[in-house]
This record gives sequence, structure tokens and C-alpha cells, in this order.
Amino acid sequence: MTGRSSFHFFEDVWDVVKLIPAGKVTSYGAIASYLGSKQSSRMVGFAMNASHTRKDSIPAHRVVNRNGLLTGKHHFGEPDLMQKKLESEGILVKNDQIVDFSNHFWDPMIELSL
DNA sequence: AAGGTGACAGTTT
DNA sequence: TAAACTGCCACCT
Repeated sequence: MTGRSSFHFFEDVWDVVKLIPAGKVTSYGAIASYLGSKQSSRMVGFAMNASHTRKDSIPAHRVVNRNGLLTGKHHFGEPDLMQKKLESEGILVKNDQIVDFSNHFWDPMIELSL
């Protein structure tokens, strides 16, 4: 490694997001932490924004902030589309917040560490 | 080419 | 206690 920062942060983020099972959700910070840059949670959100430019279907609706709040719902075309998708997977959302968030939380650091 | 932006999170004042 | 600042790194103009 001669200082070559070939970090495809976005691709790594998308790869993790695609591994999130239906009915589960995770946070930006959890993904960033899994990638080794827990302070880069903002980039994870930005990667979600860029996910629209990808041909691959990124389940961005399974990624919320650490409060379980659907902060990115505004980027799904329709404001309620994110909530609909989550509810369609069995996740109950109330007032833009995931009910029983910790019960549906999927930590890549743990699940992918096996 | 350089600067500003962004769907967060943690720390400090 | 709550509010504000900083860190982080790729993408867009």
C-alpha cells in the first residue's frame, strides 16, 4: 500500500445495504462503523443518495438514522414510499419512526462478522 | 481545478 | 439540559 486510497466507500456501503435482510433495518453509523469509518456516517447517507444513480436495487429504505427515524424518506420519490416499503416487510412505522427499533435492528458488525 | 454539499453521529460549550 | 460544532470522504458544479 503505497498510500493508494482505492477505497470505494460507496460500493462498500451498497454491498452492506444489499445484505440487509427483509424485515430488518440498520443505521448509517452502524454501516460506517463496519467499514471502519464510524465517523463517516454522513457519507453513508450520501451513498444512499447516490444509490439512485446505480442500476442495482439498493434497499435504502432499510437504512435509517440511529434514532430509528426515517430521515431519508424524502428521497424515495414519494415521502411515504419508504414507510410503505418498511411496513410491507413487517416493520411498523409510526410518525416517521420505527416502532421497536432495537428489535428490528440489524448490525452488520455482528451479522457479517461471523 | 477547487470548493461546496450531504439521507449522520459523537463530542463539547 | 439543549444547542452548536466538528469529523468524515466521495460526488457535483
